[in-house]
Amino acid sequence: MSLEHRSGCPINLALEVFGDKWSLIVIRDIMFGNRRHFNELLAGSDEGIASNVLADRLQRLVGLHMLSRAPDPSHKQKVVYSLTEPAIQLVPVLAHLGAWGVRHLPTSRELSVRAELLERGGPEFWDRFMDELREQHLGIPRPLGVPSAFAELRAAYEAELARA
Amino acid sequence: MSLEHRSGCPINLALEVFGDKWSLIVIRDIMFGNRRHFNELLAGSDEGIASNVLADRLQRLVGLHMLSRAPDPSHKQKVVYSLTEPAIQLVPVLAHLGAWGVRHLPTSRELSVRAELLERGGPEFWDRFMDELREQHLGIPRPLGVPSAFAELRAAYEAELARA
DNA sequence: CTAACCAGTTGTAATTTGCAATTAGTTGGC
DNA sequence: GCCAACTAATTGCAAATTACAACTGGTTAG
Repeated sequence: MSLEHRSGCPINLALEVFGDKWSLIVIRDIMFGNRRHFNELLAGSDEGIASNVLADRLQRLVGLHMLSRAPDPSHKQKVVYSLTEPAIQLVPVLAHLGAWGVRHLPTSRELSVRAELLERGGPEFWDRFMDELREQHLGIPRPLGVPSAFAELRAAYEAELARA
Repeated sequence: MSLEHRSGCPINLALEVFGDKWSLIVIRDIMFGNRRHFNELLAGSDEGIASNVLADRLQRLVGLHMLSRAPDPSHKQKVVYSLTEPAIQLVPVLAHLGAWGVRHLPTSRELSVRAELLERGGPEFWDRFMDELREQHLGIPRPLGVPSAFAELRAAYEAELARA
């Protein structure tokens, strides 16, 4: 994909991966929305991504080893996209980015709830969530008896929806 | 700048501000490189930003209230760009993003040192650095007797340069 | 059988971005 | 007071990205 880099700066290299309007949106929807199929990502996107842009970003992120792609055993035509370990480790970055957005940009109330919960939860909550992603996406079993961070995020969002 | 947003999601809105290849590079150079003038940002950029792109991003970031622009009293032609409080609060985001980049991308050793120091320092170090940015960019005096985080970052970088 | 679904692809137009050269005004050295 | 270098941009053109709509070859549920 990119054999020549603009510089070896960590922030620059991260921007070479995610420095566009759509890549992180795709990661976000897979990570927090558990959207694993092309159509889920296409139709479920609040931002209305175009099918060719989605196809391009999926292919690109697979090439950069941020996502992996596998046929769906239960449906010969479907393809399942999974987060790789590097992508899972974006959780703290996205948590901080979301928290910053809530503080400084005109976010909608119902979509802010999860970002706020993610921020309040702090590193312990992020670790719990990342273990859950490793289970869902990498097939690595997570510790028994630990409550689901994903369920808490979902519950907070549903509760906020019901309040309105 | 953008009266219509794709969605009210915090991450999406943050991407509408920084979702391109250059905006965060500019912020990074002002924040960590203390580059305050157009030419410093243009010539000092490792990544080689073009002058029209730099001009566009500066204007855009000023419009979005991430930067402020003021004439330089000591030189009638110069303009000084400063971080605003929202931009200063990106420090934890950039710290996490840099740490992620060091871990998962082919960063160069000398440019990684600062990111590693920034990560190891944790929230207390970030707060110290942000207070220093508030002094430099907003004119808010910082607590007396607190050592300079900026100097520590600079020293770590110089030391690594000397080692090679 | 057939209609809906699946992950894309193709074509085209509009928009955005990048690069090189240039600009009008300012400054410092002599 | 002259001139070369500096300053923050701007202009013209090429290239890349994005949006929108239609379409594809195969799959599946009823």
